[in-house]
Amino acid sequence: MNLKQLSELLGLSQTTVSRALNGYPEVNEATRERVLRAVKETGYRPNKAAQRLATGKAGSIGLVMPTAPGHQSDVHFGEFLTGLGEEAVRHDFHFVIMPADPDDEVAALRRLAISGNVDALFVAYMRGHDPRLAMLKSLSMPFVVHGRSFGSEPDYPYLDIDNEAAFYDAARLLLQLGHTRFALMNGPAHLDFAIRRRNGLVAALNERGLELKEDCTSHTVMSDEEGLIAMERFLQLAERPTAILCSSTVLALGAIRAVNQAGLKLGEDISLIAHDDVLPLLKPENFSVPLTTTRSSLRAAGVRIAQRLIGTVKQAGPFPEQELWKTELIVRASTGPAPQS
Amino acid sequence: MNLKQLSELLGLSQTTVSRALNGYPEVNEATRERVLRAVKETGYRPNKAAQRLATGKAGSIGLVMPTAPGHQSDVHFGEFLTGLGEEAVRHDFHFVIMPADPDDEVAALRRLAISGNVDALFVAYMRGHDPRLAMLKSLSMPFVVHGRSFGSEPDYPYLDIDNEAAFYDAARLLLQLGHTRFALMNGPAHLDFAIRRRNGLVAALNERGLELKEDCTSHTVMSDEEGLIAMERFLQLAERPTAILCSSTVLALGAIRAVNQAGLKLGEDISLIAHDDVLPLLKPENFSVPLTTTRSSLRAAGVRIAQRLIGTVKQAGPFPEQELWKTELIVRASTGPAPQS
DNA sequence: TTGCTTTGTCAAAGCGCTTTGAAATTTCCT
DNA sequence: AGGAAATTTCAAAGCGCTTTGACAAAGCAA
Repeated sequence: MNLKQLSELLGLSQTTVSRALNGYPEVNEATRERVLRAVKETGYRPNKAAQRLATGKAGSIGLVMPTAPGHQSDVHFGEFLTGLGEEAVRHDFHFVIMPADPDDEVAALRRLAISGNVDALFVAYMRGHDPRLAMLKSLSMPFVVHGRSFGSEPDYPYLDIDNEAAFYDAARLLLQLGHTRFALMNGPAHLDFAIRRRNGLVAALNERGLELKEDCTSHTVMSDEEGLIAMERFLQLAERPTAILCSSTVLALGAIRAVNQAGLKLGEDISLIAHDDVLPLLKPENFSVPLTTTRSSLRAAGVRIAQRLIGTVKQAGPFPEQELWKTELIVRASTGPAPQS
Repeated sequence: MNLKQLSELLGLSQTTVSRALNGYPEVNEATRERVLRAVKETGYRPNKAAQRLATGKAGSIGLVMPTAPGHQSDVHFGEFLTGLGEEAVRHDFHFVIMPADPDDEVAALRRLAISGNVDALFVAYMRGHDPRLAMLKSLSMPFVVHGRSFGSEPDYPYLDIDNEAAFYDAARLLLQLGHTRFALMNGPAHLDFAIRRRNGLVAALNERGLELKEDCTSHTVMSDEEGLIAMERFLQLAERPTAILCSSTVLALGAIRAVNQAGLKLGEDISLIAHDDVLPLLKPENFSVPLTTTRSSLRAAGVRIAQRLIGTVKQAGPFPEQELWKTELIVRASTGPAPQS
């Protein structure tokens, strides 16, 4: 059933039917009623591809999903997507997800943009100096990035959390508890958030005349395995760190396994603060020793970004172009005074 | 840059350029070279919506993502999606994800199908008697379901794991270890896999003249919280079960927390077997007491389903219409002889 | 040379929708 | 009743692509 058939059935022109459906004023209410009834009876739905071709609007948000045979699936991605979805469903928007090799992200994003399949783009996993930014700006398609990038004016629409402040505050807490030997268990070194978190920690340390040692820093994919490995390495150091900052509860999961295996007590021998993206599976309060965290909901960020994106597409703006969310520092049992030794 | 502009630039007709691009034989090799070079220089990409309109093919797989404000994000969904993506990227396919309220799944699926945005559909979270099946069959669009449904001939394309055998075998193992008091911690009661797993367990028990008691059965969403709650309830029973079958490692996570809190020892006081979807975050060997599991990779299922779906769309078939994967029963430390009491 | 096939190219139709500009109809005022 | 204004409907163009059927050009045999 297409528009032509429907209009023939009704004895109206395609124009009138189309207008009746799209809420244009220049159509008799009685006629509109009739059309709407016919639509309900026949189950007619406009072909989206045709609609897209004619209007240029698709009702969809595009995003690139990093993937590869060896590439481990990322809970953070799923959680964020849930947030996007929660908002999208309210506006009858959908997503076009283009899976792409992480090395191919710029090209994949361009393909997606000029495919004509999407109205707006969402970009995550921002790098320190992200090559996608220049491309996005040149594209004349609405977009929002999650995170930020160094190296250019922040004149693009983003939503980010204040990573620097989060880790600065976390470090301050540990300093106040008397810790002096710090370690950082971070995400991949090229990612923007990792750089900022590191900066936050370093700033807090420097204020006290302390330094973050190279061998007390790990930059890895945020899996529990990597957390375990990194922590095992830290624990073997001559000057064992007593205060750990951890970029994800996922890393913390592995790290804590290592602490337990070494027969050490979390919150006594080792204090740990992790960043909590509020993953339903990894509630910090459910850890055997509840985790002190810096918290910011990834899902909430997804909802907000979808709001902005959809709002822009529907011209319902204006939305603030830049948003920087503060994180909460929530103290639980995984932090305690530095051990005397 | 569109086809018209490109062809004018080359002094060729749109026909020839289109044919050159799509590998048709009736175009001079020299001309094709020239076209390809121009494409590279101009960065021309065909508009997908137009392509879709003209060919009826979109190069995309549609799926419905269940979501709602209260709805907890599901790691299983993300893991499966990663599998789909891994295969899709090889064929330059993408996904159209329609978020929808779980109550609205039939309608959402229909909207997606007739939107003209997708070539094939994927459907998961099969119910015991799934209303979507009839609709899918009437749709004349390729689809594959993950799981199965009762109530009709299995004459539709599916990929499922042998849930019944998995839990039958798991129960047999526990029976051999002398257990007689069983409990089942299952997924939502209306879902097909939950029904089959229960059947498997019940069958094994019945062979020994045992029964699965009502108060030793829990059907819930598969979150760790629900696992905790269910296990707490089991532990308070007068006739405490000693053998637990658990439909997901996520549920097991909460269940084990409850066991620990009760001061009981996993693998001694309580034996537990969980179904393992091979989630990177919840490796059974990383549990404090490594988990005995029935294993089948969700991601691998995603890859396989994408293969079949894309193969069908590209007419590269024939693919087997029905696949039933066996699970592996892997014994670790969470199972042991029934305690003497 | 003529006639026939093969090769390379093109103009035009069509996919299903929206939107423009004009035509037909009704309503209102004098 | 006559004419202007407002309302309702329509035919046709266009979005960017593929594909059909036709047409030159070239190759070959007789």
